[in-house]
Amino acid sequence: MASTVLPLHPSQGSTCGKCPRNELCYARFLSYAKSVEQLDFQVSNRILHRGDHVFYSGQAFSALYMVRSGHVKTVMVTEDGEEQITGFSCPGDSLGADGLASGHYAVDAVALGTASICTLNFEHLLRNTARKEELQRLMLSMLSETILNNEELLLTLGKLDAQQRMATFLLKQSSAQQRNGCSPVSFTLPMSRADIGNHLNLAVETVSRLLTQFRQRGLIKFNRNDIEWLDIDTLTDLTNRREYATAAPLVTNNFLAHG
Amino acid sequence: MASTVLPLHPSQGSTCGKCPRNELCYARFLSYAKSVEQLDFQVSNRILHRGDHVFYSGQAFSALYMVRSGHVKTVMVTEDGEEQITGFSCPGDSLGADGLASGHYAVDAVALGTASICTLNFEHLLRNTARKEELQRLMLSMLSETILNNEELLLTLGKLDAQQRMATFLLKQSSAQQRNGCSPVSFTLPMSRADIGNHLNLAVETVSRLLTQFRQRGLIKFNRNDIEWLDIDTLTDLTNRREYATAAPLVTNNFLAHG
DNA sequence: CGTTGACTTGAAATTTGTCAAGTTTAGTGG
DNA sequence: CCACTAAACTTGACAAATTTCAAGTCAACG
Repeated sequence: MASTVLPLHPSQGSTCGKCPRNELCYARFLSYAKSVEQLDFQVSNRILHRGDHVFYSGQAFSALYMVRSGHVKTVMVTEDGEEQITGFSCPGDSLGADGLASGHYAVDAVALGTASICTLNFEHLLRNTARKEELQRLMLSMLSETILNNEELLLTLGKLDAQQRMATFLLKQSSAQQRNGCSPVSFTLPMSRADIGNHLNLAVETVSRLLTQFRQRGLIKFNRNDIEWLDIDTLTDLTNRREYATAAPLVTNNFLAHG
Repeated sequence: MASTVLPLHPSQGSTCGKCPRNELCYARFLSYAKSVEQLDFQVSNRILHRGDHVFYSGQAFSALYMVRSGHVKTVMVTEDGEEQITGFSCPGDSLGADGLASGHYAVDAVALGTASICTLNFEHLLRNTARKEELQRLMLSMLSETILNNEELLLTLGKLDAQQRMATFLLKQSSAQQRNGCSPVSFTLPMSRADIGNHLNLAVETVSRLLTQFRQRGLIKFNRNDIEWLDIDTLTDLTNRREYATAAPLVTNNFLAHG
């Protein structure tokens, strides 16, 4: 329950060039950088635990953040206290850009488990980027990627039904794993069913039912939050094609009754 | 039906400092700029008409855009051709930032009517901003604002019911009008009912019913797309409080039955 | 003055949410 | 190491908001 913003293991002044996981952060943005050497951000790093905040909604903006390891959720809150998870971040993802324009972060960023977070002081960053076009491109690219992610989420939530959203979500987690050098068919979901439901605008019960249904159809194997295997091809099909013929009796799977 | 990307009335090389409507663009971002003079973007300007594209999804990224007058919708398309309107842009809003990271615009940007659009060539912009910290802040602020807008939309779509979404939408249009120096209670909706429904994830019929209901309740006066008046206070109430007890049956909250 | 597209309105249908109850898991302390 | 508790998850039955379907109206335009 206890949360904190204070650095637990601060390591001031280290540079990304020396970070053993720097390709992770750089890889996403290298199309705009001529070489990794040019992108030597000065960062401080801290370790957070489950429930700790990277930053709070409303807090004064001072830095951008990168997830180095672990997972973070970003949560926006309505006036009457309802929460909406706008995204899950994994290693290599940036955080905090929504606070830049207004000067205050717009969401809570909360660690889902133990996580290592790098802090990029904004003023410091600006001074350094002022003479390095490559760094500028990288910064802008970070924000642009966030915009793209949110637009894709809007499309997912707006045009897909519950089943398609769930399949899309699983595939997204899968490819995030792969991008970070892990198996795309075997990994652990870092968030609860409730978090998934909140994020996808589905009731927890619906999430549970869909996962069970996918398992019964042989599309995934899992135990609690440990995904042991997923049928990427079939799940991909699900995200596109709309299930044809819902009508008449035939609901969901009458072919079983007939066989 | 005919659409074009070609500039119809190109005016190369004019500067924002000479634009009669520059406060419109600057006002949103001035918190980061010490003076307007420092923000003299070089832009070209073109006039679009209803249905014309500012840019297409998939097109190579080359510039950011600002809406100088008129209105634009941004549309993302699923693999099977379903469209999702991710936002409506009005004068002072920026467009195209989602294309920066990938190098290709992710949405279609389509004029809802006659519109004047300013083009900020990205490479040109980068060269200019490289030595001006204020310009950098402005650029980043533009992207940050887009991120914030999308997150707020995710919250609206995720946590509010149809009525609340509609009220939120009307108020957003109203304050956009006000921000641009027009009356917040008397203006024309630049988009169709279908567009509103698509944007809010509601069927056209639902949009129509809600507008009718609002009119019957005396919350708005309108004729076709011309809003003649809206009760901002009551609509604001609607966006927050969940309607308790909609009808006779009065399910959902039993404490009333006991009282 | 007819045609077309946009909008409105009513009735039925359906997906998904809500409620309620049960089960499993993880953590805690004796 | 086991019992206990709380939390997370699952499952079933039912309810409700919104969509879909089906007409019908209105307004602009040629």
